Amino acid sequence: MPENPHAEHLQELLEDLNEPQREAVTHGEGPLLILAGAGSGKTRVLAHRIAFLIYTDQAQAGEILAITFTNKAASEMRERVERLLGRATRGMWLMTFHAACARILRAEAQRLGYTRQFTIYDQADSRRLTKRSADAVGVDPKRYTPAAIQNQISAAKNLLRDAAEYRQAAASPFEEMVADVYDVYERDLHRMNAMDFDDLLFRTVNVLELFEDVRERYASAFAHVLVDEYQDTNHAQYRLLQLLVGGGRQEPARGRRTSLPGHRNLAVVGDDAQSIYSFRGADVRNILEFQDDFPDARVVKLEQNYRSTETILSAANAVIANNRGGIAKRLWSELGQGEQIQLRTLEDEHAEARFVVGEIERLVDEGASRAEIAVLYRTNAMSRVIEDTLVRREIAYQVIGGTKFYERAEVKDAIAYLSLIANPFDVVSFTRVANSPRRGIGQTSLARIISHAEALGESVWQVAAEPELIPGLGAAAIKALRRFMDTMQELRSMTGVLGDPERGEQAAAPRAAAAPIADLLEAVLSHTGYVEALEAERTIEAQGRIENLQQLVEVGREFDAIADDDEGALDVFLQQIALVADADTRSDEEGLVTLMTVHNAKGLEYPIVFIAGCEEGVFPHSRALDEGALEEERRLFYVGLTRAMRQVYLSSARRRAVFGAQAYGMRSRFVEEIPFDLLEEPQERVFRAGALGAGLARTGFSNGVRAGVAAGGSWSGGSPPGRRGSETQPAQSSFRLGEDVIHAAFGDGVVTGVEPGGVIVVRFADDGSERKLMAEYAPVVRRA
DNA sequence: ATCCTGATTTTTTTT
DNA sequence: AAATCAGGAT
Repeated sequence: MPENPHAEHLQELLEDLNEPQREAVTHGEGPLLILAGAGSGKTRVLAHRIAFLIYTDQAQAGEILAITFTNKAASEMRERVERLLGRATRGMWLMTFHAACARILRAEAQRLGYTRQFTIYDQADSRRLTKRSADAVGVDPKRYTPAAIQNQISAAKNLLRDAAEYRQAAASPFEEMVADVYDVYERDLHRMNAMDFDDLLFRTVNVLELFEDVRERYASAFAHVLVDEYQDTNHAQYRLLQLLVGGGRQEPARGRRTSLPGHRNLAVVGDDAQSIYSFRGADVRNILEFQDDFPDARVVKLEQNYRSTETILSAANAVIANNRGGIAKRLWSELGQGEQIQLRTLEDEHAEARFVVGEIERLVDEGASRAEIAVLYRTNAMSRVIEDTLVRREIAYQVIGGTKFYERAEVKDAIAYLSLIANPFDVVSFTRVANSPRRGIGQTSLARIISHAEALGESVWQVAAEPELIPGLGAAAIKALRRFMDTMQELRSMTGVLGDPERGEQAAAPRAAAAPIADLLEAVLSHTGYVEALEAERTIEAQGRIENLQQLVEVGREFDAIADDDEGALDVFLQQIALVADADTRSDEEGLVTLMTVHNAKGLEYPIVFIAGCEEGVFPHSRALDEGALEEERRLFYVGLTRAMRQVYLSSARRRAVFGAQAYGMRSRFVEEIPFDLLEEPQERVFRAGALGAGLARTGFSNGVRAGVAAGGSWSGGSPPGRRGSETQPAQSSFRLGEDVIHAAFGDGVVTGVEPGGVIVVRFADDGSERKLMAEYAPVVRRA
């Protein structure tokens, strides 16, 4: 393209890319599948491709929709693109699926009977509403937890099944019950002018499917669509993309052709080996079947890894090889062998934490920066012990995930005030806020207000503003409510909204100058007496809460500074912060050690990575020991390993407190799947039967030594009676769920079931088969 | 309406 | 071990 005015830039853009990367970046129109192994530079490829499309005039900034997994990834991508282009990327839709949907819905949701001010309920809000709906339907909360019901509803929404369709497919009493709750839940959500996270996707799909003009508008607006982490998209997201770019698979089940016309300029990047969100509805098939959806797709594989040493990659490759299926790739690197992977088994989680922290101190002494170190774990609860130890040794750290800033009670309260001001139908926020701080509006009064609002079909706000009309409300409650609502009206007037807070009327109502968000927040916190009540507590905890609220005001101030206009600023602010994940608050500048779950680490890289809790029952998690879930756990472990650039530490504890009780777990099978010579473990704790495996440096859990134990035949010694329930039997006779065992013929396996009559179910690692065994007679022993 | 207490549950993973 | 919840006493 010599006549291209950007020729110079173009050449520079393509200069330092490898061949497949360049192929992906310069691909023209039509579908493109980039299979990008860990650390193969996929973010770079995406950023370069965006820049390429613009330099070659294949798209204007405003015609690009680029989807990332987190807001953080989106802003990093934006930065990179801006650096490549040398100018701002205004108008480019570079955000998460949820953020893009919220933006589309703000413009289009009126067609579905919502206002622009619709509230986004996070998972906790949604759970509360699920519980309310379940109560209303008369579900026995002892039998079914709201969480289980919520999961069902969420899964249904991810599959784009509404309540009616769900009911039709219901095949069990449980599902019938969920269908009832789903009905009520949906009705209430809509009444409250609110959406949950899943709705953002679902309702966007609805709008695009129901209104062809809307679909055409967005489909042609986004000339090129790019999606990162495509392996973690769910069906709703799949359908959304299909609606925007056309193409897609046939769904004969629905009896109609669902493949759509469109420009099909869709570039997706992903790695099936890193698919770790199936619990959230993600469907790996989306990436595996991309070529079925688009038979003419260009496929590019990125297999050169620029991140990790060969040792780390060999370990990761070996682990993932235990999964069946998947797209064959073999990561390689030119970074040399590097250090061996360090392996440690400690007494308990405290000893493990001391080891991790002690090693961090040593590394820092040797010149490493704290920011180069990440400690990963399977569940958020595991951060606590490590944090305690870090605090004691005065090492600066940050925790990503866990209790998030926006999930703290005081922050949610403050936001709920704003939500109610923006959306007078928001019952969940009203409930949250009406008696916080205490002002004498209790549960009973609250229930009366809400049911009256439901009976009249009016907003809670409207009904609460006229307390004397609410049947059954006592004089004290009327007075308290009037006081409360006077304050709220006053605050509401600060948003510049005049006229009645009625649905529909709002948008058309004349606006006075709206106060900045930060000012509004400060007014909320002082006029409602919220901060005052906290101050009165005079505790350190309350002081911390006040500080959190001040931080929230700062967030508001930052928003005010960059908000384009104040038209609907409050709505935008609320809908934006509803979608902020904790992963987005990660800081990479300061000298902080980073602690987070492996899930949260996806897409990140650190020179030094610790993976703590490498134990059966922890990682893989005990609730994920069946076949499909186990493979996902393995992929998760793979993700953990491949975060590391030059050094990996794997640690496990023999004993760990879980729910207050001590649990014993064997070392994770994933560790065992790493080839022997890539690992290093100090020799002080050589297995007792070490004589059998002379020269085997590792402890008794290595492949070699394990075989030695089996050959030694330690189960022969008086196999104890395996009858369950017999009090007199020796403790080691009954097998427990999740325990690792060794069978003389089938090798090692894990107990996946304990049945009456001394029968245990064991899944064997060798062939993945599951067998029922008589614990008493079968040649099985617990792996020591 | 609010506070207290004992029972029960929680820990996968998150936009 | 910690947090949440239901039920009952105040």
